[in-house]
Amino acid sequence: MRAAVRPSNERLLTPGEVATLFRVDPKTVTRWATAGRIGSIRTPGGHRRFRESEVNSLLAELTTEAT
Amino acid sequence: MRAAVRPSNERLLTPGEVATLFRVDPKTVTRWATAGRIGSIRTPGGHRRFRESEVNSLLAELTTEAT
DNA sequence: CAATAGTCGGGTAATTAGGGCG
DNA sequence: CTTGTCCTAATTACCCGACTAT
Repeated sequence: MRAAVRPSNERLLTPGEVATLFRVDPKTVTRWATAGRIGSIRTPGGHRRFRESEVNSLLAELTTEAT
Repeated sequence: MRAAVRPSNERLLTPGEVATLFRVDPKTVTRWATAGRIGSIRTPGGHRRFRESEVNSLLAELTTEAT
């Protein structure tokens, strides 16, 4: 196996995409990252990207079904 | 373009929007969520979002027509 | 390299959460 | 028992100009 690097199979989402999932403003997603409520990966240019798996688990954990 | 986030395309509504649909105060909508009468999705900040489909179903279910 | 869309900042209104009372 | 209203604190939304990503 020559691909002993990190599994890039991880899809990254932009702040706008995460904002759509939570029905919030992209700016709000940025604040979550700043507050440490969600992990973020920054590009060399300073833009943020988020792990889809982390976003989905967070979304699932905060979801409550009607009884 | 990097769309194709998740065809889950679940439209979410804010407490204020749901309150407008039911002609009640947002506070009342919050109580419905707390009482488990309606499912809710909370943001990491603690605010709630509601599924439009679930709200519409609830509206239709509680609607009675004249015969 | 040029062009468009998205994001980054900072700052200020508007909305929401939570408890308690009528 | 359910809803509406008052209060404070917290979170979120929209404004701008400038930079990054594709």
